[in-house]
Amino acid sequence: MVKKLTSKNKDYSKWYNELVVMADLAENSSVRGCMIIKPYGYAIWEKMQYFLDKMFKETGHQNAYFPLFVPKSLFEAEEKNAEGFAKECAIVTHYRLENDPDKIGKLRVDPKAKLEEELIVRPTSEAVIWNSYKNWIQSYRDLPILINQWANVVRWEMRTRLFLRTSEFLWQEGHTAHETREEAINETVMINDLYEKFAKEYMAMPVLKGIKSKSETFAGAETTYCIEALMQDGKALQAGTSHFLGQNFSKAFDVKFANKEGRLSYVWATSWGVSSRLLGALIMTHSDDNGLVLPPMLAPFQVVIVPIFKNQDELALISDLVENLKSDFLRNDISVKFDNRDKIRPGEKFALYEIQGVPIRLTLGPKDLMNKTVEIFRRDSLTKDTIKIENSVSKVSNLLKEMQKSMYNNALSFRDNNITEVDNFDDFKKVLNTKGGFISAHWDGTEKTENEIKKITKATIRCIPFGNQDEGSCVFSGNHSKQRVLFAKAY
RNA sequence: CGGGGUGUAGCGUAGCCCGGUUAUCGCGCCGCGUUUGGGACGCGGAGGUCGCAGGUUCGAAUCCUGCCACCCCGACCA
Repeated sequence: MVKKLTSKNKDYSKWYNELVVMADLAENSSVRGCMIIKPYGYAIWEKMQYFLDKMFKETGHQNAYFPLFVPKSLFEAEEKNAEGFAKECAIVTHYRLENDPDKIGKLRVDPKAKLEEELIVRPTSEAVIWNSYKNWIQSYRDLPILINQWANVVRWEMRTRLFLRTSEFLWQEGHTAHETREEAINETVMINDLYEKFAKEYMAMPVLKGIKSKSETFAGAETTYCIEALMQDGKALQAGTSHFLGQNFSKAFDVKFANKEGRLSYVWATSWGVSSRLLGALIMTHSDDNGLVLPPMLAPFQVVIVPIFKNQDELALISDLVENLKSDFLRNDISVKFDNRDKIRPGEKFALYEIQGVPIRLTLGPKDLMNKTVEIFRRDSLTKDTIKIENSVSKVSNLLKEMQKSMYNNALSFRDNNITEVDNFDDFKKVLNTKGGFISAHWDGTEKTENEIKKITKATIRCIPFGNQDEGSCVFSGNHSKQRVLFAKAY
């Protein structure tokens, strides 16, 4: 189990597992709270991007790109509606450097190069995008606008954590504009469902779906829909959000359209996003003490073939066989890596690919050449088997599907075993401190109670699930409660 | 920004309290050889502004002052 995502943990007992897992994925950069995503880690992100992007397009969205810099004045327009949002930003105040006359070889900011108006490095793109939409929308015929952007954003967080809360992160942000309230709400819900599907089918990660309490709702939104995942250490992680923005942004940016009756009306908006935090979620959902465990759908390569040989002649024989095998796999859409390096011994290769979480390893040596067999190893269960080479493609193909399913089912049963129903505050505290996980409890619906509970226990309402209609009395105040909500300590 | 902690080779560390040869050890790295079905072994080798700047001293990794960076816990958050 990977508990903490940090490449510089000094606690020696945890060091090995953590560093080893991080080693191929990412490291802290020298820029405050930023992360360097290494090729293998980025390959996983690219897979996520590919599948998400496909899903967005299948639901009628298009990609576009907007600028990194947001003039402060645009930001102020938004701020009226989104009070308190994203005040911790990086700000560009100057546009030139010069040689420092006092210190040879050093540079300093040219004081003459001060910008008239500061530029904010986007913490999110609502301001720039809505400023454009204003010019793009005149009539109901221009609607809906369904745009997604793949981008980086910067938030000057006080505390950062690799993958989960870096100063700069990669994400996609969707920004849509609609004719009616109903249509915008449908979009918000549809995207939240899409995120759930992505988490389940690609990441093999079960999530809870619901809406946020008022205090956890995005500052400019009427309603925030969310998916919440549970990590192996019992802490919750917000994995994605989809916001119904009402007319807040269209009013702030004065985006009106002529409707069918010829009257002017403000457009209805949504925004939604998931980020490179999903990489962290993936790691912390599935990894074990041997390293990463990747679901086949997202593994940069699904199969690695390790040859065992004593000399070049043996390697040549094996290579011939493997080349045929490889093209069979590729024809069946199975990605393969053949590691024929002779500088590293097989045992070390086994360990390395386990760290990288490659779903299936095939081992081919002299014994197998004689018997026409191959050893097959699956990463999630760490089990080995020997199969006939002629059956390997169909075996691997089936096994990949089975692993994807079983990884999800394992994560699901872990998650479900860590949702505890609680009916009094003593149990609430006890469960939180011993077992962790989600606590399903009644809540009176007030912000006051939510804050008190947070203060005492550090647990927050992660989501208000759909379809819980059992009434009861609040676990904290004893007042009437419409339904159970889910509390947890969160990242 | 508040509270606590840590900075010694690419990584992880010993030494610091009580100043004294050429700064310790492991991993990794380079070379040669033997190995190769679960992280190999032997021999040889390279690698250091002891976070930075001042100070005390015959002498500072070690003591003093200031600064910086990072980590953990809060506040903030995808």
